[in-house]
Amino acid sequence: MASTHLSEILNFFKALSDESRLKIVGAVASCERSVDELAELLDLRAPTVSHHLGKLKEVGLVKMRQEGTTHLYQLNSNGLRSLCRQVLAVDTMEMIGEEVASDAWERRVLTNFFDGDRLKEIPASRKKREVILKRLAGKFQTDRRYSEKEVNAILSRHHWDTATLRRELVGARLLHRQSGNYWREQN
Amino acid sequence: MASTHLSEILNFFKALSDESRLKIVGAVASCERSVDELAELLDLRAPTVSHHLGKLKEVGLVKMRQEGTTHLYQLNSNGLRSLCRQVLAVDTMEMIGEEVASDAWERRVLTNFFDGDRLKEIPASRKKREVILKRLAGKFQTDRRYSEKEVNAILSRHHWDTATLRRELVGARLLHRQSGNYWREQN
DNA sequence: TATCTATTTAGATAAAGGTCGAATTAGATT
DNA sequence: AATCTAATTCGACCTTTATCTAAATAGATA
Repeated sequence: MASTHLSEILNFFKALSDESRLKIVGAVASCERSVDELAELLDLRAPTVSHHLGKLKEVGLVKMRQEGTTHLYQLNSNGLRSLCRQVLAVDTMEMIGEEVASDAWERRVLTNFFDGDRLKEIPASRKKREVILKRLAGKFQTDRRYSEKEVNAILSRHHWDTATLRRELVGARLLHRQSGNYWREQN
Repeated sequence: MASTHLSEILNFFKALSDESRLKIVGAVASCERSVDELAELLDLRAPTVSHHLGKLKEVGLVKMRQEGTTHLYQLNSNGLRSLCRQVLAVDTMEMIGEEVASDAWERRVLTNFFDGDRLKEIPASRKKREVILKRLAGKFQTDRRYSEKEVNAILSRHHWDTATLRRELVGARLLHRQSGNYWREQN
């Protein structure tokens, strides 16, 4: 879902879509400023400014330099430039469009092959099969290991052919197996 | 407050800072789409999509073409390009920074010369005087006319020398006078 | 060590804004 | 005219998030 291009661009826009944050970016564009200075400049309390600076730092729009107890913030021009360039790129929006279309397609596959939690049949097409396998993999937690019996128990809730599903899940590297134990790695 | 550069740029970022809207922009980047298509593509209801398209149209990011009862939306590449270029411009952020600094300065002037609603003295400096005159002008509504007596009544709440203030307000074109009546134009 | 100042973290509150269902409008079709 | 479909408007709900105060942390100074 939260595809690479989309979420990266989105975070960039979210970071700059608040009046206070945009003002902060403007204020640190030409010279470095302390949190206190910024609070005075924007007529806000220090915790608020700190909060915003945290978000801006997260997306790499500002950089910080510490001097004693005061933190000097400054615009990261390179970050802004590279992010803007990426957005400006003609392809970027089209790529997002493709991601959206692909998400919609996967959703359609899921509704076609699932009836509630029940898998109507295992798709023959590899691409479609991968989609439903990904969904099934989501039924497993990432922080524990499962015995084969447990794996079968979970899969049987969705389809009778647990053996095939189990084999396919491992083949697609959505589930991993070692010495009779299965586990799912996050993402 | 809501200065030109800042609010324009801010609206642009606000428009693109929502996942659904960013997806919509991506979806209409390569071909035109109807509201229904977009709703299906994004797994949202039509009213929601319509709402988002309205916002995108407002900032000039998409254009619409009607065919029968269906509205075909498409990315306005020129709008995106020009907005991006503006953001990318080196000066833009620095300009916003100047606006912020100027706002802060005005705020300081106001707190220095006002004690609550009471004007301590009329500043000698033209720039500072303009700041407090702008504040005083805000005490008048834009949708009605005032007699000189009424103007004095309002001004006297803030300073004894209503005659000077009245004259200065007209001189600064913050209040207008014609045949004994005064009024304020919006903005 | 104790205190002071700058910043951050945590928790609470309130405003902003995304989403939906229901109702309305507008164009097309029978 | 009556109906049907696509889109928008409206009102309500609910999540997100910007802001604040109070408390905690960290570095500097006496």
